[in-house]
Amino acid sequence: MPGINEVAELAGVSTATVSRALSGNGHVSSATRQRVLTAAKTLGYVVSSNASSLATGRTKNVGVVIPFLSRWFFSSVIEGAESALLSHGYDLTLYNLGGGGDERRSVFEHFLLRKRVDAVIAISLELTPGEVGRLLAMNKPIVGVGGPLPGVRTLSIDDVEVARLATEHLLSLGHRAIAHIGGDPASETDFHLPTNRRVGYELALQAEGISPDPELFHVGDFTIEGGYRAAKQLLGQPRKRPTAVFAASDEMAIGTILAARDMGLTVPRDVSVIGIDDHELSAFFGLSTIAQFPALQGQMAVEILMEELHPSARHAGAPHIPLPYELIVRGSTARPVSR
Amino acid sequence: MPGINEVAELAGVSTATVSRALSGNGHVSSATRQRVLTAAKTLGYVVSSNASSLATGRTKNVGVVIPFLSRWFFSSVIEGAESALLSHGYDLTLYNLGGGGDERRSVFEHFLLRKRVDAVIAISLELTPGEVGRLLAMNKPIVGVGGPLPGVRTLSIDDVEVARLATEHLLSLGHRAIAHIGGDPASETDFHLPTNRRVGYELALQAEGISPDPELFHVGDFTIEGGYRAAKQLLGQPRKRPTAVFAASDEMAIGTILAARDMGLTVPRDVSVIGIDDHELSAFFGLSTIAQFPALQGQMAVEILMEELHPSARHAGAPHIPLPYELIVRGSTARPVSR
DNA sequence: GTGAAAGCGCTAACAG
DNA sequence: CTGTTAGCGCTTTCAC
Repeated sequence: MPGINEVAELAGVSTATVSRALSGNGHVSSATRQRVLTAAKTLGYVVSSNASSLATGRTKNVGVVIPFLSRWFFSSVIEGAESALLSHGYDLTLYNLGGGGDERRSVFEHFLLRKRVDAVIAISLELTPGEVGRLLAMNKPIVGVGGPLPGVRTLSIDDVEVARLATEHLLSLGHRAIAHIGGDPASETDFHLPTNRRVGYELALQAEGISPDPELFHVGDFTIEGGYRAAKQLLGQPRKRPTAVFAASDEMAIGTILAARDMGLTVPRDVSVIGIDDHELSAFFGLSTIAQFPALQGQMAVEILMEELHPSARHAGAPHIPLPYELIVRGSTARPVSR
Repeated sequence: MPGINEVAELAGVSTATVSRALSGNGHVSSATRQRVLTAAKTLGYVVSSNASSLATGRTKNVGVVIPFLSRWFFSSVIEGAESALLSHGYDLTLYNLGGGGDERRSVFEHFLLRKRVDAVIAISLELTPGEVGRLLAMNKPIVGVGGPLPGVRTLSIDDVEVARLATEHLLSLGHRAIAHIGGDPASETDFHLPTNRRVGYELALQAEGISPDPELFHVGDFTIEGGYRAAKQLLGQPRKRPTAVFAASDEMAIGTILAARDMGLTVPRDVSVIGIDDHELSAFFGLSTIAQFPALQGQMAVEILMEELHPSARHAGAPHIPLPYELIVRGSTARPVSR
């Protein structure tokens, strides 16, 4: 493997010039730059990122910490972040906390501090002040996706508003008995997402003078199966079967559609269903939903990081950036049929 | 941030001793080791991986290259690899080739060669001899998952056998008109996986004296939707509606179940369905399948890499290791009802 | 068992 | 515009 010396020798210049020519820092006459470039190419020279990092203090690598990986939403965020980073010449080092246990501690106290990453993107993770503090103390910018984090620039959708919008869609169609399948607030790690979505749902109902009925709420676990089970309960109630269901995620909404079918109910005739996410399966199931764009979220997180890493002019940047969302109406929602 | 000097000073030893004490290389009296350890702890010292890598030539980081991320199978493999790597003290740097275009070239010619990774795991990627050669020339071990790769230790299930087993299951139940939903051989990148599975299917049929009927084969694209569409075609044939469908992936099999339902057919009474993967949704749909264990695959890839990285004794290691699979019979397969 | 010192490969002043 | 020269922070012979 050729080093910078070989290139310098071949090009007939000093290593400093090679470094300048290749990195673009400092002036080099285009003639010599050309020579350096061809020399590097013929030798197949590639800089050693370690040596470079050691000398500059920058690694061109960012750590992404995430609670799960094998879930559409998360892997999509990563996908967006990864390609954005790649295009900026950065690497992405992945830390999946799924395993639970000591993993989280070891990642934060060890892996992330080894000067291997320039910055950290935390996805749907409520970092502790200690975790944030340590990272910031080492001068590593953090950007959070999924909720507000004190002292950290974050990106998130307004869960209350999103839920309200979904509920309003149902309301505007004429539904009054609207059930909600949400997450278990007891086990919420993700910035009270389940609670916020439930609040949005209730606000929308109240604005129409409807008081939320606790019997019209069931807990799912953000999976198709969880949604299926909750929907069975909801749709099986003899007295007050809802005419519509708002699920806090598309996966639960799909479970609801499947449950309805299994009970012989037709969607949307007998029951309307709406979710949140615009999951890859949602179009297939004709599910109305509020799209949030996970890949875009990953990409935006990277852009913000780049701003922090390369502060350009007076670019303060808001501490918290709201993420776009959009109501997508497909076939699973319609006016209720009067029975 | 404390450096090794501070620790040395606090412990009253030389930096060399600190290095030895912390890394476990070389002898240090347990008394001084103890002092070093506490000094390091009180200072909150963490080695700089760059400096360490530069000095040793090892990075404790492996690159994982993958064609997609937001697909259950792939993210599960990564999950398995990630946690195995973490437990060995290694980082995982992710390269997702999904974007297509120049990404692949830039990853192989640039990112992977910067001395940032010690080794590479290639998942479902048919590396070119050039790609393999460059990596090996830099002394970076590679392990491939998903198919054989000349000159590389690989891990993969025997697709022919897996498909044969699935088909035999159907056959043994008494089915004769067995359709197959496979991948498009024209666009196959993944080691002829679609072809191999089709071959296994045909071999099983032929062993029973049944000659494969091209009209009983349809192409899906490994998604639920693709399976759904293909199944509709298959199950809609007026003259020879199959009594069973073997789909080359669980996602397509699930699409088949949904298509059957939409056509008013009952699974398994009217049609039996089997897939391959044991996807996270398969249990929910009661799908019979051949499980392959993606997380385990990721984990095994890591173990092999560790062997290559830390050659212990006379451990040659087979060039190609078959992966385990297992028939899981659920409710989607049964004897055909004579009509 | 421990210390001194020479790098690992590159970058960033500082001169010129 | 380009060369010289210190390091960046750690590991690892080689002595003691």
